[in-house]
Amino acid sequence: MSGDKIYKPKPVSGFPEWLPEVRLVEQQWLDHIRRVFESYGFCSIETPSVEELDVIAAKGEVDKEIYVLERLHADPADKKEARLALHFDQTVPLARYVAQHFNGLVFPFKRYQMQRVWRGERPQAGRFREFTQCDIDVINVDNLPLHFDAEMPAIIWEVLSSLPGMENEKIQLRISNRKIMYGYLQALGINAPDLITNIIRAADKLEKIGREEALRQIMDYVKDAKFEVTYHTDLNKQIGLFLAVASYRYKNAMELVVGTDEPLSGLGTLTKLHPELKNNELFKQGMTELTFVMDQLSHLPQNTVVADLSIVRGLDYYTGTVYETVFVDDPGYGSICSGGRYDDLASSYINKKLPGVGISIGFSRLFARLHEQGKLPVKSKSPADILMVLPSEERRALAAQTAATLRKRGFNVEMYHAPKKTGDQIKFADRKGIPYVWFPPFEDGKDHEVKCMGSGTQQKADPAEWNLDEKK
RNA sequence: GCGACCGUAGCUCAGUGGUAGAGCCCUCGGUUGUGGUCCGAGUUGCCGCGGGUUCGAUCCCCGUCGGUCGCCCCA
Repeated sequence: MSGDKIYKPKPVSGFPEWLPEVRLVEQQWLDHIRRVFESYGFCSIETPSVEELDVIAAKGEVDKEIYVLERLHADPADKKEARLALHFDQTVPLARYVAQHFNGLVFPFKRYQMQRVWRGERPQAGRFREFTQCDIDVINVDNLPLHFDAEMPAIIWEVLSSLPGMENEKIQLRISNRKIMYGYLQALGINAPDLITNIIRAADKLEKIGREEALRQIMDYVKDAKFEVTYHTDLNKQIGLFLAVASYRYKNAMELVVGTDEPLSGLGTLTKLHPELKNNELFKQGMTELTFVMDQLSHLPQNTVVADLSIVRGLDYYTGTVYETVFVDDPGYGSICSGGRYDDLASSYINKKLPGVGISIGFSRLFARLHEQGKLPVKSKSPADILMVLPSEERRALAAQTAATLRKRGFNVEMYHAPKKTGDQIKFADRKGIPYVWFPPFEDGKDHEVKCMGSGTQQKADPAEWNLDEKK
């Protein structure tokens, strides 16, 4: 061993890992999230880390960020093996899962899924290449009631606002409906997919780059591109109007429709200036759906859920409601929870119409931020409640027996490993953050004692009856 | 994938053209069965890697790899 060159360990960027004390909080978070999801009746599923590349690629896009799996000795000419890829999200695997197990599921199918996903991106603050997402989705056959679109953010609000350490974080769920923007563009006669994509991208960046810059980027694109149709000359005015309306965050359905004190706000402004929107089905649907969802969420605290028409989301499969969630004081950190409604995600895998709506907590992004800012309630380096002191080798059996008694009563008990000085054993408990140290009798006929590390007090105790009681 | 900046102890960082330091952490000690504080002592580095300039490079130059940030995209 010695003399050999050692491989100096270093972290792989974008693949986070934690020390035990942080991992303990992470587990606490995951448990908490799971409990809330289950309290709404969502059941758990887990899908493999890999899918066939064709399954993942069925929805197009994202191609270059997908990690492909291959054996070191794989023969590139061998076409017999299906190409496998690490899943990029949990929505596509869900679609495959539902299609595959269609006959074994009860609909509406409500499931949660908390797994790692992989994306070959450039790591940055809050952006990882391997990270955990906590998804909930509801999928139904043919038709999915709109109530579910409102239930998603309500559940998420309940989860996020009650995570240990999140109590004082100001977060905001922003909701929109893609049909509104699509309908508007449709009414304007904008059909070119490239242009639509471009407008969506600019709108999505509205908060970061501002209205003028967003409009400039769109018009630059229009100027450069050679469209077969000629768009009207006041295109910039029309798009500018939409960007204006999309620049506000509407606290409730009423504001969304009639507008705020600001000029050029509210959907009413759009319909007033564009009477033809009244005949656009898509626009009307979007408007109805979004106002309905906002109405359903009116019981949540002010400003925690807002309508924001600039939210459109990158993923192509969303067709209606879309969600995004940010830290109010640092929206640039990125969304910590996003999702939306999709009409028929599974159509590539089954000849049925399976609409769904879902939302995903960017667990790693959220957790990493709280960790970075020292806001996690990090306490113990050990799950043990009690450290069992080992008085001497002769008394090891007694200590073990005492530990067993306490474990049977539900406590986590770690045995100290050697009959060292009690000072060393207590110090060990202190360093690991174990709250109680148990002293079995050092001599026959003496009592058991427990020391509380927090207060420093030590008392006689009976392993068959002792309780954490008021402490904790 | 593109651009900018940066690589010195486990961590946070000083430093100089003559082969390196601080703080934290860690280990040991300050006597008998009791931690935290305090005091004392100690360990730790191919100064990312390869090449070049130079009598001599951790320092200057080139390359490379890695990291951070921005763009793209997104949880």
